Amino acid sequence: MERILIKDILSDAYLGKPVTVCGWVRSKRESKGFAFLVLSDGSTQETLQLVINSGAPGFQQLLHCNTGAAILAKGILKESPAKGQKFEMEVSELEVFGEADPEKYPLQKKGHTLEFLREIAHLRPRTNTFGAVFRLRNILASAVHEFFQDRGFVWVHTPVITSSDCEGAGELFSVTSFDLENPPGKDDGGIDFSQDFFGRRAFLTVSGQLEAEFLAMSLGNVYTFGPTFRAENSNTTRHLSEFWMIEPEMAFADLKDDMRLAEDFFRFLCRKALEKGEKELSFLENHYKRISPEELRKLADTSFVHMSYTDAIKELQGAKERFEFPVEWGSDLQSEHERYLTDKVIKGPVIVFDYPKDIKAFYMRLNDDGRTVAAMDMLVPKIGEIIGGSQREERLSVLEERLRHSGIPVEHLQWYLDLRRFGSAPHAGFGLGFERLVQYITGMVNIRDVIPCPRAPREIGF
RNA sequence: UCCCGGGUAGCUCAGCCGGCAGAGCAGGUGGCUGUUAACCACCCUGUCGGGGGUUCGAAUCCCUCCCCGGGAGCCA
Repeated sequence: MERILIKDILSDAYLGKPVTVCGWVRSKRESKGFAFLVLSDGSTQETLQLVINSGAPGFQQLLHCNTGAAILAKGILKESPAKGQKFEMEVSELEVFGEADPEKYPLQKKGHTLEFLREIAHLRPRTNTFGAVFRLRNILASAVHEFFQDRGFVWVHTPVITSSDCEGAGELFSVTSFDLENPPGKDDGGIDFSQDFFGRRAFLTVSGQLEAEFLAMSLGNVYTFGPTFRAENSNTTRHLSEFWMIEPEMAFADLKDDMRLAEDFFRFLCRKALEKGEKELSFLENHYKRISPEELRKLADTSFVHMSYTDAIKELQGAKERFEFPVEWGSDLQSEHERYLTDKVIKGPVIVFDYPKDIKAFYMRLNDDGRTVAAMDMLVPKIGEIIGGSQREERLSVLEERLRHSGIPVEHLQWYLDLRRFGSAPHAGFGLGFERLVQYITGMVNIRDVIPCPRAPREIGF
């Protein structure tokens, strides 16, 4: 089919020439002697206006061209005499591939709420909003690879099915081939997992970090970019049960290198969104007023504030704001605290580092003060934590001590400890929740609106 | 999981101190020679989330379950 994409057709190159376009009808406006169709094909935020005069051969087909119908149109691209669009197409032929019964098609030429569109996830990408979001998602995914590939990072593929249940990163989904109605039992009444597919319990991964570490300790700089699963019963606008995570890991790197990488990475992504998704960003800004291209430009151009956890606590304790949760050294920052720092104090993203060891994971490197670890979180306005990272504990004895303290059984972690037994070296990395990034850059309020098929408690319909 | 707020036409919502179920949009029909979520006229649309209770009478009051949204916790 020799069709031209709408993103390509809207230029002088095709002016006055015969062209063929395909797409879905957004709206139809009929008068006595002519009609207008607004066509979208997903290639761009923009639509193409089709003009059909009653004398044109395709005019009878208009009957079938309701909102949602998939059509092919042939005609001449012209400059539009009216305001609102530079180009339009004068149609000679119309072919209808698939009609959309206006009595039944849920998307009509009126505004729909995001909540309603969530119930028709298979049709919502046809809307302006979701077209913009999913094109931006693609721009960002591509930019992730561009950033790391340009810096010589190796994209590694860590397993989706894993046996490690001890990362402390949340509840896990079990993977089994048992008949759940009748699993093999043990004498003590439990389930005998030695008879299961893998010979022991298996789960969907909650993080590729541990595996990324051994790849970094051989390939140097690596990153993962893949699906991640958490079985937490989280019902919020910023959690998914299935999401995509990006986890770079660098050998011979410390926390400072890690923070620098995180910041460069985030600013690069903002820049790419602006470069390649300008129309999408403007559309979202106009309709939702959440984040503006100017704000993203500012993010891309200015260095982020870095603040130690201890300083952050001091800042919060000096605040006039009354917090629901107490602020004291040693306890984790609550959402309200993070929001105060990003929205009120810094008015932008901030990287908080050197957290108390007791509120962070076992693998984070113990600082010389003995009470903090080389961890960092990047917090952004409205969303909160978007990146979490650390320098990893590379000293065997210290790591073993922290494992003992945390009560995590070590028998399945020997391979992880081996990395400290043989050629250990300082290394660091972080995790970025891809949907939170897309959420931040698009300004979508609910994370379920930045992934085509959201997975969340009780939500698996599409 | 907890705390709030909701569930009434295809969509968004009003009606809620009990008394005939409504509006806007969408959709249909007709009109209109340049429309922009067109405009004008007319028309259609209901398991008032499910179940139980109080009452002469329940969308409205009570109980219960389900679902949705926002916030919190957990986190990315």
